[in-house]
Amino acid sequence: MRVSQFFISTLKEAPSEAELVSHRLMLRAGYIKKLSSGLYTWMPLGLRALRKVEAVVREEMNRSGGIELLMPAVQPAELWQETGRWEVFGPQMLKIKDRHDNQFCFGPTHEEVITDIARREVKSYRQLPLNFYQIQTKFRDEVRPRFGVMRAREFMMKDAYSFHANFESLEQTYRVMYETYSRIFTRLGLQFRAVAADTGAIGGSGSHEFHVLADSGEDALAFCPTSEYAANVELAEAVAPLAPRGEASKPLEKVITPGQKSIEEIAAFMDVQPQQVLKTIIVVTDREYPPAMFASEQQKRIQKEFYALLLRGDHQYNEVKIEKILGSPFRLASDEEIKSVANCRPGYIGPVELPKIVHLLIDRTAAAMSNFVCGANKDGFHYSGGNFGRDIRLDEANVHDLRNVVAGDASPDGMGTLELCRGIEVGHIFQLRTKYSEALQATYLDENGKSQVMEMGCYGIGVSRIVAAAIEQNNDARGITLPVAMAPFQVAICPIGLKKSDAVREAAELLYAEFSAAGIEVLLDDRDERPGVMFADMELIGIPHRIVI
RNA sequence: CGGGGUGUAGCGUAGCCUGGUAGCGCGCCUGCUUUGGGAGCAGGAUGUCGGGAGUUCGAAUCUCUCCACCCCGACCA
Repeated sequence: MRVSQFFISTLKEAPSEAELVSHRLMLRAGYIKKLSSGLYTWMPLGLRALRKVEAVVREEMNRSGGIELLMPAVQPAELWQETGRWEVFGPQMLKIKDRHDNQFCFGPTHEEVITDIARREVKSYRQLPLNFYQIQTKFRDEVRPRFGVMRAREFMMKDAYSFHANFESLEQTYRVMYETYSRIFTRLGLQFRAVAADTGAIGGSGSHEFHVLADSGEDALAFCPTSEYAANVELAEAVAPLAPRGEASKPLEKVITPGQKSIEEIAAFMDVQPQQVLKTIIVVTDREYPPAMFASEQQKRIQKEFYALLLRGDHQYNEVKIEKILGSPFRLASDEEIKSVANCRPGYIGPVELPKIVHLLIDRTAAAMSNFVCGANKDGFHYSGGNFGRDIRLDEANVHDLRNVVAGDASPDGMGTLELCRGIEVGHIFQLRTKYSEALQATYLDENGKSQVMEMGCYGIGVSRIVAAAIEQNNDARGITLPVAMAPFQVAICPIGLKKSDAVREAAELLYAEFSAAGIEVLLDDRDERPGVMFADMELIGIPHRIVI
């Protein structure tokens, strides 16, 4: 390609809207152009990088038995109503109406459509297993789009869906996809890590995420350097401490602690470590009562349930884990609600003599604490010498894993201690089992002529996100330094004094022709610019090799 | 959605406090010179100062309101 016949649009200064290095560089290099929040045009250079990622993904998917198809981006509401996800997906789904007033959505994912294909096409176990995939635009109305194409509302995704006659077959394809994903990210030159993950809104059982490692990543990952264990912090288990709870050696004493509200403040005031302070957080579930299936609109009542989370002072609660324990979403109690159940302001809440309507949920590590400091449910007062059993009822049924793991925690596999790092989620694989095939009645006839529900898996890769994540990992002071596999061109030819010297022009043209003939993607800078301009541009846009004539 | 912030030419910004209808750098156009690290000189074009309303003789500047965008949080694959 000749620059004169291509389109390069670089900026010396990054638009002020961009904070993240990959976002700034993608804008400066003219890879992308913003249309609106979370909506981006892929400019010619960026599109070439995007297509490189697509090509690697496609090649490896095909090699692993994937079969490519292309489903509509727009999907009818009826299909989503069959699985109940029309309501469940919520405001993240962009809903639209056609001229006949029929409801559609712009697909955020394609389980419904592909399962509809499978139930119509697959009749016999002889046709299974199948693994369909597509590379296509998705739309999710993100609460907060950010970092350019890293978290966009419209983005490019590779989504694959597999169908099986039994769980063993699903497990096998799942393993194949795990290997395939590892190969894809390796080929793309990314530093990545696969971790056990929560299944989120997609549902199902087993699940792994693939993360590109980056300090700016939105996910926290826990891994054990001395074993294979790795998990998203959302999921990583905080195991119970081995040491038994200490003796209740100190008496329970009420202490005046005016103005000491945070854990740090109270620890400093009492001259103890935050680890010796018990943190109490009141949360609320707003469950519908009676359950929706028995209730008419008028009958519905919201029933509030209060829970007190007891954690060691230096630990953070884990929302995903708690939601699983409670079986429903929850929120932090308001100051008024706290006043109503604990009779104090936040900062002074404690489990001693807390009214029975507040259910205690005790973290495993907190349950092993003794002689701790905690709130006294009276503004300006704490207790010291708090102890479970003696001062606070401790029912083993209320002890759970409530917290995020921290660096230094024991690995759940018992083979070392955990470390933390951050990552950008670029791939996610799930064992869906029969969640969708059952709802949509995707069945086949087995060897005995008996109708069976198909087992399913699904496997996603954020194709457009990979480009941003790769740049986040591959950049220097001068610009983008993508690996050859992803760079928009492999070689740049920069002739100096192109219009002045026949020798320079001929040499440039000869090399350009030879590279092109050899199938190497070459960019000839025939703008007759000064060398500094050419060098700066080529370095910014990330061409890995350069020949200067 | 809660909190914070920003909107002035394609990009980066000054001017706003203290009202007198816009300035700078880069980029862009023309010409000449220049050609191994974002050139020099000369000339030139580009602004509904985010939108609307108000105050005022007069608003980029003050007031109200709406909108867009960014950051943090909540949420999310």
